Amino acid sequence: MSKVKIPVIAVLGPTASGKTDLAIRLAQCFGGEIVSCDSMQIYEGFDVATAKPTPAQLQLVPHHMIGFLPAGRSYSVAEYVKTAQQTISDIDNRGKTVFLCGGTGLYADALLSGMTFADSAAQQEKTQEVLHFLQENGLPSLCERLQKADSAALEQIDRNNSKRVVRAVVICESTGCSLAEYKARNCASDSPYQTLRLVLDVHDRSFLYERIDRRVDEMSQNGLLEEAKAFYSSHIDGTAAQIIGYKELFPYFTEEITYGQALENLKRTTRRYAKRQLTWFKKAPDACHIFIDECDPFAVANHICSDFLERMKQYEQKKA
RNA sequence: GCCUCUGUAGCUCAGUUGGUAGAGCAGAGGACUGAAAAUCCUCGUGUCGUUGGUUCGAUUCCGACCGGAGGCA
Repeated sequence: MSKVKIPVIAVLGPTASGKTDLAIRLAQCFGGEIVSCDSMQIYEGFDVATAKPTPAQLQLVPHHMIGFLPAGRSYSVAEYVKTAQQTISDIDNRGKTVFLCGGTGLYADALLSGMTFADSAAQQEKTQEVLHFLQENGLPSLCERLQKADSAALEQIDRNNSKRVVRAVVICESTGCSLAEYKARNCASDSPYQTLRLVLDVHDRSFLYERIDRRVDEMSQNGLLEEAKAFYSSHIDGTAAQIIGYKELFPYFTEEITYGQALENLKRTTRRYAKRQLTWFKKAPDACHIFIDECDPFAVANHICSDFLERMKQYEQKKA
């Protein structure tokens, strides 16, 4: 059978919008498997704070890329895309429908748009060196260094954003090409998949915020505190140290604030995160926005998915 | 009851030697190509408690009144 592009249905959206439930129900309906697209659920443990699917939910539908990485390891988009691509091919080979589910916009876009990332140990080494340089000399000096390597790059990026400046220097100096060239080269002209993006959205922001507040309270009842304590004493750093849910409780452990205040802070941090996600998904190309405060998300999504998969089938038959 | 302090942005407070005001936090909007639950950028009109008086002009000075805090009885 001559294979056209693999169809991928992505369930995206901000935290606490109901992605997990929706993806599971859709996957059950359409004989699918779920690939997680979440930069924190990839880790072992942290089950409560990262709102992983429960063991019961995991039994309903096969899930991939959840809880497979040791807690202390750092991770990156490049690694994610590589593994996810492989996982998607496997699912497709088994004749199942691929569902992507998660809220990490960068991961989703990189994967679905077909961004390519060269394997490069040299870049990793360079990154260490540049980070060290930054620590020793400060951001302005690093900007000067970028100015020499690629003056146009300094104009393009936010020079107050140290992460961006570091990356730009690494790219320019290790690949020898400009930032603009590098980006153009990594950007695929065409997506490797037939994608359907379902973005869970809200018209009334407070609807989402109330769900966030409720979820934080639920987390608190389901063992967030114990998880946070364990995390606090483990001194884990790397990507996982960024998880929202633990660091907000640290001031409570050191008796600077009450538990109630810590929970309020956690809710606020989560709301801000949700806002950033909403901003990201606003620009998602060809996305179907499903407003969870104004409809039954499953009913709407189910309809859209049926149409999509039907079209894919016809398209394949025509090709064959 | 008397005395002192205090009332300015959603909150905490600056400030104007009289020319209608600004920080932090909260909030809002945005960016995002190898840390992304990260990181970064932009955004401040509010009866300056109410009401009289002095003044060309009062949020600023004076009086009264109404809140709040403290002290003396």
